[in-house]
Amino acid sequence: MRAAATPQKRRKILPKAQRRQQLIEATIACIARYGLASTTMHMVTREAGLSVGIANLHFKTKENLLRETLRYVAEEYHKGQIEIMRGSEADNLSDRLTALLNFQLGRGVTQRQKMSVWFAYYGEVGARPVYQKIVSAWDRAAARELEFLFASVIREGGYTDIDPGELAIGYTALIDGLHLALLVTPRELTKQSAKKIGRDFLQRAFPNHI
Amino acid sequence: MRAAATPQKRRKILPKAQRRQQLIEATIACIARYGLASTTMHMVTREAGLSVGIANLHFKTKENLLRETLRYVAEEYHKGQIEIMRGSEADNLSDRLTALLNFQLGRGVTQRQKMSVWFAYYGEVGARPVYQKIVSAWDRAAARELEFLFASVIREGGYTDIDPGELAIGYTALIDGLHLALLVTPRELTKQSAKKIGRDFLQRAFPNHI
DNA sequence: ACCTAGAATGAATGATCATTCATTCTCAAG
DNA sequence: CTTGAGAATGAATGATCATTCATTCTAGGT
Repeated sequence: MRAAATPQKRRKILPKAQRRQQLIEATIACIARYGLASTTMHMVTREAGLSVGIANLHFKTKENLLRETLRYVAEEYHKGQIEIMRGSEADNLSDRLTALLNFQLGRGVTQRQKMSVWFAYYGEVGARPVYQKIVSAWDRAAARELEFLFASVIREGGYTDIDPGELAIGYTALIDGLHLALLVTPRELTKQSAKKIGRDFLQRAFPNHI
Repeated sequence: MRAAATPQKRRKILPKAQRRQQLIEATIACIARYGLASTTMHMVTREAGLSVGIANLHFKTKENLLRETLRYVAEEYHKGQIEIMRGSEADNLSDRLTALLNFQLGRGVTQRQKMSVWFAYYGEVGARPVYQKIVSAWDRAAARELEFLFASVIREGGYTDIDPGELAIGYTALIDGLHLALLVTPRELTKQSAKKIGRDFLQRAFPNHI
């Protein structure tokens, strides 16, 4: 006799790419909720509404799934940043700086879920060279782009005594630190304040632009 | 018959406090080397040169050991900071700012081992409220002290338009972000550069003091 | 309507790990 | 020297987890 009222979920077949995406998103949700350390394959596949075996089918190992998830998150964040920094020929430099700040401290990026995942991986970077490689590759690309943007601003504003490379590292560090503060001590810092602090940093460096 | 040449390590009995300390230090070493996720009790006790059961004897559970380790690391860092910020009556504010920077980006704190541990715990904060509580308690204390120091500097220098609280959060974020950069992309940033970036931040805020 | 490549399932397997506790050992007090 | 309180040990236990694979099911092609 069949179990009484269970609606008997029908098995659905989808293209590989779609299932992979689905599993990566489930992984993000689990890491945010349970932490990287205690996220299990069962949790991930249950979150995705699929069976355990599916993970092996699409990612071979857990290590692989975690690596691909990091790759996805890193790409999403850094591509968004880079796109804004390049901007369109039309918009001026001040607007680009403001847009960048709004993106980096805006709704999308500062979701608790996203920040949890970021720092979960950062925490393992010391022990897993692979993670370090993935993150630092994207970091380098974004750093170059930011340095270029700052150099343009410096040229336009005639600022002296500013090294665009150093300022870019400082600004990036500030943003990362603000993300950390929003994650760890959300009661002490609102997103509004965080934005103001970021803006003040830029203003002290580029007083004519902000 | 006894195993041939094993030098038969003699069992040593020590006071509780000393063993606890020894285990906490072993935990730090393991987290830095293998990551928080894959650190096991066997690794920790082997690192300490003791038997497995010892961990249970002194900390009851693994969760307890991890919590106490975080407490130890957080206390060490923040107490050091606070001590410098308070300083002695004698030394002036500029020196205090410089000393703080040198501590925060100096040899002791920026060891790969220490930074790994910090971020390993930050990564789990989203999932473990206990960690958040421990860290944010210390963070609040340090933030208050830094705000007070900055307020003194602002008064002494007659700076206008600076909110000491906001600047303190910004400076702390910058330092945390620099630690992260030193951990994740050490090839892109030397400790020297990091110090210069920190100094530049303070200089733009307090031009008469730095 | 029928077939079949291969997508999806999930019970079973074996490995790893935290925790327990009966036993052994140490050393300070008498 | 003797002794016992309690520190330290590590084999054993049971729980958890990643991974496997024989089987079932789906859907596009004929």
